[in-house]
Amino acid sequence: MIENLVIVESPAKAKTIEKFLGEDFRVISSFGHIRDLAKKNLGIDIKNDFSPEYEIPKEKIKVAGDLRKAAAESKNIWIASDEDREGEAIAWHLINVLNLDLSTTRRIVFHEITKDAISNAVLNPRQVDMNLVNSQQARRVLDRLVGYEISPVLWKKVQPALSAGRVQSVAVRLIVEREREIITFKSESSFRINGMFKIDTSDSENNIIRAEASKRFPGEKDALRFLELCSTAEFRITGISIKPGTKSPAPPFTTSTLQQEAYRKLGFSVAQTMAVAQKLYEAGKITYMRTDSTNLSKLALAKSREVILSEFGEKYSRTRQFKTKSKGAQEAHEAIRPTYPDTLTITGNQNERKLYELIWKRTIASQMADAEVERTTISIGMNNSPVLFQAIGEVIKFDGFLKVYAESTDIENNEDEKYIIPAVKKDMLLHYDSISATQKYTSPPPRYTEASLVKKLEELGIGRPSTYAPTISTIQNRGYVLKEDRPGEKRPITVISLSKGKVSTTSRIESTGKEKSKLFPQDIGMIVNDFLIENFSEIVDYNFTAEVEEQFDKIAEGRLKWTGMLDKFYSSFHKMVENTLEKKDRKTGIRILGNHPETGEQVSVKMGRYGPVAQIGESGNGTKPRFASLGKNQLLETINLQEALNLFRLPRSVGMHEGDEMIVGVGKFGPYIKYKNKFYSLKKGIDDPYSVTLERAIEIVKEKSESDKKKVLKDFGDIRVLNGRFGPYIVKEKENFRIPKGTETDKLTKEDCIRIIEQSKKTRKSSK
DNA sequence: CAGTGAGCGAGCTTCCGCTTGACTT
Repeated sequence: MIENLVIVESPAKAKTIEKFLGEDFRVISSFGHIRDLAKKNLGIDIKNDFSPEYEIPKEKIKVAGDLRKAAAESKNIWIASDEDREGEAIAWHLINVLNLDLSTTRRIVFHEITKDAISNAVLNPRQVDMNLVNSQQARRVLDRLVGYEISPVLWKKVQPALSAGRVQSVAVRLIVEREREIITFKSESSFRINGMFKIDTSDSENNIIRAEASKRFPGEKDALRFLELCSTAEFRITGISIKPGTKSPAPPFTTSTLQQEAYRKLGFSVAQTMAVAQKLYEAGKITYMRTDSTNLSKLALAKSREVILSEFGEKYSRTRQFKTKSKGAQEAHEAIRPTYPDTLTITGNQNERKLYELIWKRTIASQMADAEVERTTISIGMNNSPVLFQAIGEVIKFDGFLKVYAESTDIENNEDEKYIIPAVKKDMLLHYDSISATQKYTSPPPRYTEASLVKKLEELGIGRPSTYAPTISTIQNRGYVLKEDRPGEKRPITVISLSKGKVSTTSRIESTGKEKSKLFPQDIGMIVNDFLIENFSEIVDYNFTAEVEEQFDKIAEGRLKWTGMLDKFYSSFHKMVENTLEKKDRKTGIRILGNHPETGEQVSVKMGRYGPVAQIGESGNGTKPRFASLGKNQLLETINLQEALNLFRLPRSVGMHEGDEMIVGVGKFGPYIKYKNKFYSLKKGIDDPYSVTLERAIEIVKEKSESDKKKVLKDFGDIRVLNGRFGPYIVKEKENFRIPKGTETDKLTKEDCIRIIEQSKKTRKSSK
């Protein structure tokens, strides 16, 4: 018989706590929720007051069994799931699933994993809070109703296997709307004036002031006229302002800010960040990584202070507690921090070390003094124009937390250079060294990255720390959005320079629109989004979650009945579902682009069975329309008649080579040449399938055949040794086999290969 | 590996939030 059994949500937490509690305590974990709505059906008896049908999912049957067994062997049971809506529901489900006796079962909570906090919790047990449980049930049932009633509407009216939900559909909406802002954005240019001014000083190292005119000039002529004015102007310092300022450290990490900074500083995807953090957590290196709180425990504050005192000294220390600002935060955990702040570096793989270092720096910096800066602004006036030049310099007087950590921003090309301005006096005369007017284009709003999308969702109070990464996976898995890089385009810009009294104009090339790991909406995402906005506007409204959260809070406070809340929501929601099923046609995103210039047939684009297609002609009256798939990066929404007609030029013959025809087309894997029934890919970014010539096609085929020859190291007929991406390997009947390390590949015989194949077949079987 | 766009219909798809392995490559 075990005296005391404590049940927590996470096994890593169970392990830690067991160490704190004496021998009378056994600590085990429920691995999160152990029961959920029935997976197959709706799982809700709507007519019977939304009575939920709960079941233990297949993968939780073993856990539930283990828990039951442990409970039966224990005298007292302490349920220590997290202190939030979900945690309270877990406690309630545990009591039901394990058939616990309420007289010997106690609900306890603690916010930090320290001996004090846990002992304190054990001294203050309470009952399960049914109001809080009911607010979770309302949340769960509402999400099921939304997801399981709207998704089938999409299957009928748009395409099978699609999905909609309170969180994912808003995430897609954000991305689609941002793309449309980019599509309609009209870039404008103006001329930015930068001047380099010399001062007379004995210091030849630091005698240049870099300044920008406070005004931009709309056109080239205006800029030219201004530079001509500059060539004869007298420049004089008209103002000097020196202002002290301070900078404060950012709060310690939550899930969302960790994901953002790991992306910006380390280039991690959201899922990668969570996987690495999970490893660190399981190894006991950091606290829990799914949290919305910026709170640090007293112990962490004290330890961080000790570290700062010994590493940097007293004046760098400033203990702070941050208020969590995000909407709907439940604060069941601490901020993400090092378990032991005095551990500066850890062992582990490179990513683990990098992420740990980031967390350590952010935590320590949050407990450090403000940085003190001095911002100097110098104004330079002209005697023949009211335009002022301004130089802004910044000097760090005391680095404070910046010694350890500076937060990154999403703005990519921050051109505001801050530097030390030489000492100057008011009314001092200056002469220009050079002045230039550079054409600058305005940029469209940026596309979302995974991390910036998480940031936006958090601001809107949509989704939870445990779901940010899965939500981003879902919208990519459904094909609504695609994460990819785009090369960008070149464009000419005009630069006018004034030097030694002469004005000259040159043209330069700048690249624009280059994208790295950005989220691009796909046609199906845009169609589904528009369909949802037309028919379920309330659900995809950015405020929907915030509004229902308010009601969940009321339920938690006992001021609203959860089934009543659901009834009110469902009666209007279900009407939307029925109305859409009854009255709305299929949505294909069809656009009629015009008529074929020769035949006059209608040309249109739409979402077809296998993806977006262009179509010439209409079906019916005996004619069969022709179809062609849209190319990559073409959208139904933006493709024009000419581009659509172009799609029908492929596949095309480029000519004959040694008696066989060469055909160029675009397939599943991009543009290709088909020759003698074999396929050769066109070079990305070099060859264009519409314009590639016979000569070039022959060249590509030759190149590929030659590199294929190099690929074959040994040829024993049915067994071959090939050189692949990861080095040499053996191929037999389309099966690949690894060559053991240390083998000299050039000495391999057919017998060696047979032995390797048999050996690896054995190990494959034994591992199964 | 390099397509498809006839039509019918059975059977399937799907949510959000808690938590980790168990899978395959």
